[in-house]
Amino acid sequence: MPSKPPPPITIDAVYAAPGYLFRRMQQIAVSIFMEECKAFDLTPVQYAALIAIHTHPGIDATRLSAVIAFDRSTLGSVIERLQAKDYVERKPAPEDKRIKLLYLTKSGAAILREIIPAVERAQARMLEPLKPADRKELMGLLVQLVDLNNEASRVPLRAEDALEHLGKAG
Amino acid sequence: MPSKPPPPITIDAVYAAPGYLFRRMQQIAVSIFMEECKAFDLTPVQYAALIAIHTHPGIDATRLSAVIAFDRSTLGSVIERLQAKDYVERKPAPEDKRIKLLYLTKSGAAILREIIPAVERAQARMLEPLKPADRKELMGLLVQLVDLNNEASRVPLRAEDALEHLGKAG
DNA sequence: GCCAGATTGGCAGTATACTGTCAATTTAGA
DNA sequence: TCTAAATTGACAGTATACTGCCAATCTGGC
Repeated sequence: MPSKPPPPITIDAVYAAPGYLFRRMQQIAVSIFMEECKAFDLTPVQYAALIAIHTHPGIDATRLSAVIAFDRSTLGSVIERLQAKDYVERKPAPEDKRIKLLYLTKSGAAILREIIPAVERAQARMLEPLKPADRKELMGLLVQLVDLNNEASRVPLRAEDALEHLGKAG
Repeated sequence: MPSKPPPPITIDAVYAAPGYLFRRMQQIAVSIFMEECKAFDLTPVQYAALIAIHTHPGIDATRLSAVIAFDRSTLGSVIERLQAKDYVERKPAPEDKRIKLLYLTKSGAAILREIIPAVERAQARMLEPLKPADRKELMGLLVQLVDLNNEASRVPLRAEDALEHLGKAG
């Protein structure tokens, strides 16, 4: 029995590789997001952080990173920029001097309300080229794959971590 | 007829958004790639660049950026790092003083041969959690979507640009 | 109560990504 | 031919991402 030949070393193999396609699609997604939201000067990451803080007021940076599955180091500078734009406040926690609690400012809550239609348009545009049934199929598979690969990522999603900061009050 | 209610402002909407899922999946893909290839000290982008230069020896940086759909500015530093590792050579083009032609060095060609099995393992691992039929389905839809969204990305893929540098000789 | 270990946030360093701008050079059109 | 426009590579500036490291702080076991 002949042994399997080695895979050819050509760029065409890259074009069909999952990793390459995920990278391309992510770049396309960011590009569409920025185009639809250019009036708001918010990046996709900043948007996700605002939404998460809105959903979990008083969360701290470490838990926030678990809730949106973003690297903690990266998140530090993201929060800094949101603070500089006056969308987010950081308050020291009375019971733990290490922790700083995150809250939306009035501006932060306002821009969130205003940007949502643009974000919805962006999300729709990303899938627009596919037939509706294919969109559902793709999203279903992607949700599965991301979930099943959760532990493989450096910062696994831990949505339930958000509840911990509520402590005895929650 | 009642008007459609505004979408809720919660993190759960983000979890189901295409843009968020593409970002997560890309991060997972990079994480898996780096894990499988940690013995080689090559990033996914550097790997793609090496493959492309191997496929198109003597390509210049601008055409290379079109062939792998990476930003030209980013690619400059990528090539610099590959040059520092002695995987890539830059030679001035005799007929156009602006252009520098890219070639793999012996080391570059060697590491490419060696890393391929690890890359194959990484690509397989990304899809492993899905059933084989679902992997095919997902890849098929993703190839379609990336292709149909090509113009929406800031750096559209122009695989055929690679042929231009051959000029009269090609 | 004390101390080892964990947690938190911050920092430095590297590597994509993208937006602009710029000078050198080439090309194309008047 | 002469010049306006295009091309190429380089650079500066911003924003993710990740790896490590660190000091301050808290917690749990003794």
